[in-house]
Amino acid sequence: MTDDTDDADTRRRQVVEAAARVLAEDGPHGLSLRRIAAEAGGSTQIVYTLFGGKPGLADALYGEGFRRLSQAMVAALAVAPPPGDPERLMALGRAYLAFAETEPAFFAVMFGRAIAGFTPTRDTRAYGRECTFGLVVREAQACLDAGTLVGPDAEDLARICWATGHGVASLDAAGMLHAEHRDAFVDLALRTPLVAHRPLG
Amino acid sequence: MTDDTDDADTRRRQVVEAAARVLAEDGPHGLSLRRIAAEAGGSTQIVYTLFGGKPGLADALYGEGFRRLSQAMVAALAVAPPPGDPERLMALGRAYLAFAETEPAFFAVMFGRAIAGFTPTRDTRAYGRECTFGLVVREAQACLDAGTLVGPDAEDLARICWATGHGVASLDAAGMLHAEHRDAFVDLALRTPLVAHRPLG
DNA sequence: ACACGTGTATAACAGTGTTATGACGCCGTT
DNA sequence: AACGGCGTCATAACACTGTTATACACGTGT
Repeated sequence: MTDDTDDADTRRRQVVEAAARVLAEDGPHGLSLRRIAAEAGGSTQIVYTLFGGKPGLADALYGEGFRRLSQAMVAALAVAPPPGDPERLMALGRAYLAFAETEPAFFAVMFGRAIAGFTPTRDTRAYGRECTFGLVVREAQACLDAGTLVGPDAEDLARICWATGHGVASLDAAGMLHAEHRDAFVDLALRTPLVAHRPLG
Repeated sequence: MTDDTDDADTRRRQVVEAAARVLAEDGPHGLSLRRIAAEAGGSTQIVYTLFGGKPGLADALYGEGFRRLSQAMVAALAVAPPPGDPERLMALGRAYLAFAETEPAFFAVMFGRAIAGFTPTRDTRAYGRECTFGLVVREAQACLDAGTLVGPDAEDLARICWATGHGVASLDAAGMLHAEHRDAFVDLALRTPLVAHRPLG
């Protein structure tokens, strides 16, 4: 049998998952190469051979975060009303906020410069935008096509929805929100762009 | 004459300003105690005697960031239409975005976990929320009183406006926005909560 | 069988935050 | 005026970080 568990890509994935575990346990501050190496069962050198250094691993971790976020958003769409219903945009927003709350360390790495001296690669950023923001654009376009929303083009509408959800998530992660009825406020906030662009009558 | 330049508070301010210079020059990653000490003309020990360690200095820097942001927002209000005009909320949002763009390092410290292992104090967070979010609440209340906006209470309305502006600023800082006409989109986004809560007719 | 190349582990390096140590000055007391 | 005590400062050391150089083991092609 072709046992490809020694493949370079496979080992990369293993190290990324080990790093993700460390990240979830100890936060971005505890994400040291020695800790990761211990978790992955090797030496710190492995990070250099597989990723070229810590920034390379951070970039992979950054991409992994977007992969998981995208996965959560797709899962939310699977149990949402059919395309064209603005409730699908609400579902995406709620999934986004849930991810930010359950994976604060990933969220900080992706949007908060949590790993010292790391800036994501242009390509990885483009990938992250594609696999998350792309979902929002698609749903916004469907709503515009169905006439359930009116206004600017799908890209701008999606950007507004994204910014609204991201703003709530980011402020919440920063401990700045303090709304008495959090869930009710989240609904109110996420619905704001939809209210602003609802069809007349 | 009473030369109080040797006051502890004065020295604290000097060190904070030195740290702010280092932060602006080298970013959060370059913010080391030895670098700060050199900039302030002393030893690393000064940070421990004045702030109890790096987290203490980071907390002071965090507060300083909100002080500067609040100052920029107040300055924007000074040249805005009189209270009750929703354009004042637009002015606050634009000042917020301008701050995020001109002081990305401060913005990252305030909202992005950019200093490793630092979490702001409860009190400092409350201060930051007060001197920035408080301004938004006041203007939102004025608009509700004047009838130029209708909808939820001032706090929720202000939270929505804040989240929208912060979301745009944060996504932009993360290199995620990529709107072709940035200024036009910023206007469109900031206006969304106002459109959603405009009076009928 | 032998050279080569690749990946790994070890150890060393510069840098970080932190802490202990010792020296200095300043203030109040006697 | 001299003393003791307190606080502040600079220096040096500690454990830790990312990174790099070195040496070793393994697999492969000839």
